[in-house]
Amino acid sequence: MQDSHWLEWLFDNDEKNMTNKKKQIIAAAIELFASQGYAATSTKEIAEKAEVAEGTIFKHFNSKMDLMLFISNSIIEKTDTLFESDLAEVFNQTYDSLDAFIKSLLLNRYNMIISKQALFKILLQEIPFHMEIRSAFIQFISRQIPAFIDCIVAMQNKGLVIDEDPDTIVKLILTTIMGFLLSHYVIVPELFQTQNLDATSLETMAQFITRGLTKS
Amino acid sequence: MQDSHWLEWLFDNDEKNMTNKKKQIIAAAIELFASQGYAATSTKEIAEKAEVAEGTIFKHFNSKMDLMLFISNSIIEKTDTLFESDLAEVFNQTYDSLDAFIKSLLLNRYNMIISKQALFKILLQEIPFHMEIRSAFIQFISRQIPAFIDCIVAMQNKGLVIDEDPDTIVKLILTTIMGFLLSHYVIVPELFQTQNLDATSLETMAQFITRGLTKS
Amino acid sequence: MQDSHWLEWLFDNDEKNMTNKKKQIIAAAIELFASQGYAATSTKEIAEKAEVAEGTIFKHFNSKMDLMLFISNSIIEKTDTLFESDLAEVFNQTYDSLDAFIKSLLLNRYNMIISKQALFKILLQEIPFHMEIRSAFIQFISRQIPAFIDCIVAMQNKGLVIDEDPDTIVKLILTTIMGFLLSHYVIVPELFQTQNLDATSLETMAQFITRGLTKS
Amino acid sequence: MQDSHWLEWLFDNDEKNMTNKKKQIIAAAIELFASQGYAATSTKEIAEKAEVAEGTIFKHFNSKMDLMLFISNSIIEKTDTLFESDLAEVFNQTYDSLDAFIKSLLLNRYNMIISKQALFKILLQEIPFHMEIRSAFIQFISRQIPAFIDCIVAMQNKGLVIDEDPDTIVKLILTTIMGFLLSHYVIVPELFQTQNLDATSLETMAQFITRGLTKS
DNA sequence: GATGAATGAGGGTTCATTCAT
DNA sequence: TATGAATGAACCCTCATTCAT
Repeated sequence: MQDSHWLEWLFDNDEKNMTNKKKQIIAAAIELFASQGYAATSTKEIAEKAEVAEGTIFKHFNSKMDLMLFISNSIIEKTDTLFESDLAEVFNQTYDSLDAFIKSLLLNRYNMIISKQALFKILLQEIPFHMEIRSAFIQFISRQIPAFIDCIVAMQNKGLVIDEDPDTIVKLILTTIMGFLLSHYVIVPELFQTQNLDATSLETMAQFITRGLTKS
Repeated sequence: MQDSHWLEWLFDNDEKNMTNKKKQIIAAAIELFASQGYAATSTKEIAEKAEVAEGTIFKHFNSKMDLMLFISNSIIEKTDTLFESDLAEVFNQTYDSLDAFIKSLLLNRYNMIISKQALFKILLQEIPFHMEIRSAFIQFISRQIPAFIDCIVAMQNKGLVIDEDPDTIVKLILTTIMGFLLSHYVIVPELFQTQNLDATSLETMAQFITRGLTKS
Repeated sequence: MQDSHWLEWLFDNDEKNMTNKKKQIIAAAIELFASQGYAATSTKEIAEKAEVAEGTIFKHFNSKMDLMLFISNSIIEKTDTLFESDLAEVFNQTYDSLDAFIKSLLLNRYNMIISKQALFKILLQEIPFHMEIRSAFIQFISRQIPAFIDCIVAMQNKGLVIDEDPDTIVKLILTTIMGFLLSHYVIVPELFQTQNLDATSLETMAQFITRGLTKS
Repeated sequence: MQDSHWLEWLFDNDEKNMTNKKKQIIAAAIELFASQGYAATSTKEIAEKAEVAEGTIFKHFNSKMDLMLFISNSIIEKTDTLFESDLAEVFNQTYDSLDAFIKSLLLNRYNMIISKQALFKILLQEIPFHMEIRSAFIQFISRQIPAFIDCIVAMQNKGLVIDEDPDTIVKLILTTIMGFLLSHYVIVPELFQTQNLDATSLETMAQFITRGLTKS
């Protein structure tokens, strides 16, 4: 296992004093969980990919599931932090157009998302099967929604957004973006040439959402 | 396992002379694959739920994977047939408004989809892990797209739809609908009170898509 | 594993329709548990000695501990039945001498006990470690004691036995016999040439107990 | 692990310069071996209970078995010393009654035995499984028997004891006492209210043995 | 067609032990 | 001396699959 760019992103500061072996295990697990799924990945495989003895995994994580939860919680926590700090500024700006809002929302995190594909693939793949992950994810979503709603309401007051229930609007935005990501990165990446997914493609999607929420 | 309404829907006419035991196996497998995933479901569990001996499963299907493929292919084939016959009429109508088009697309199949949740849950959950299922799914999508595109082009000619690349527009529609379904039924059903998901909710979504694709 | 004379003794009538493999497993487990102890015996060893696949053990017994409990409960149950039927007649006789009583008690079961050494070795070895076995054993003892006490009281009334608390007397007899058996068969068989343990040796022990309980 | 009264008793003088950690390990091992048995106790458990790193155990003892042998040999050696010095005086007295002899034998060591329960529990539990411990134990017994026999013969000459083979008599005494101890402290402590086991109870047992060996 | 006893490879996890620090 | 990260064999148990009945 060579350098995994996720690790540096996923664990910063205090956690960086993790053992090398522990890092190798996490990196190997992420790769394997992403490509085969949690249930179809054996701890032996993880150990081999991590170039580590099988027992070592269990010195660092009490169980295979613990390893999975450590990874998924790390992803959620990190994303949470990013959203809170970085998107705060997006929300706090009072946008003059919905277009600008959606674009900053999408483009801001675009590179982050596609470079951490494996991470989100794991999350979205395993959420349906593990209640613990699912509830952590739901909490994360629930935590972000209020600021989101405030922003929508502000734009509704300016007449920039349709007079729909703000909660419905937020969910409309989120499910649309999730559908976009899931289709491209999890379900059928072959159907969309991912490499072409450049600014143009995102631009189109932003305009689609914008129009969908603008009073005609 | 008592009567599973899927079976009658999934297998009609010629295949209806399936053994009772075989039906029981399929019904049990569908329930278990949907709730736990393929990899986390054992043949022993399937046999128990189906009230059948373990060996019986392998008299009807050569392997556990064969059973999975039989189920997923059946789902795809049936959906294919439905789309081809039933949606043909939708496409062939020359719509006077995009709104009408989207609504007939969504509402037409709405009840079918939510009553067969388990079936689509399996499909979407397992697609990332099994190339065979994934390519069958991609072929299915590819087969339906041309008629879809024709329809979009027709409406573009009438000035009812924005002048985007028709292929892009189709994918925009599909990913949006998929995001909606995945969020509600697969990823985080707890976040959306599924019971409320009535005509109103779908209406909102249809209008959102419609606006998103209409020239302003 | 060839003929194990225990099995025929341990399981009669209705249970004799046990699978051959199941019998082989039990026989192998008895031999190994007796010689190495439960904790130091692996299921792999049992499978090898029983000439059976390891998985077969778990088709017949849910766990290694289940196998142990099945064996220990069988031993206790069988011994229980024997005591109840066969010793009933001993107790019901109104003995004219304590000597005759003790002798019939000891000699009656002598051959049974030494030919089933392995069985009792297991029981006594594992009792300290497993509460479930211990409480089954205690129940067994408790069930037999009343008849025992009646017998002692009857002899006390005839002036054949010292006027000690009958319960104390019974325990004195039992612990003495247990000490005899444990020393010879479990703890240090090397110290006592077991083969010499013939009628003479038992006769001596019977007289020892008899004198110990007779009014002088 | 705080002060364990065994250690001071088990190791005196020269060995008292043992490391604290070593003492902690021994104390923890004794407790765990006594309650769970050698085979069912892991070095990890010992390390945790001793509040010591796993590696430390192996700095002091080459293997888990070495630790067990160190403990069991210490018990045997210490008991040996005690018997030799302290019981010598018992044997050397020429008793005028068997009663006095048995009582001094039993009561002399009574408190020692019950306060070191755990120690003897380990010994007796593990003897059946480890030849090395068993032969050390047999040597210990063999070493003490001659003085014992002398004493019995002396009393036989005075007509205080029955004219049985002295070796048989000694074994009768030993197995009876062992049966008493094993029943009360190892096999089924629940059956005997151990707390009641006061002077009265021992007195009864002493009289039982005395009568059993006295000419009537 | 249906059974369920039997298989043995492989599952996750614990084990006693080593060794660089 | 003491540590605890690391090991890999062995642990108990489950797996998908076979086959005689």
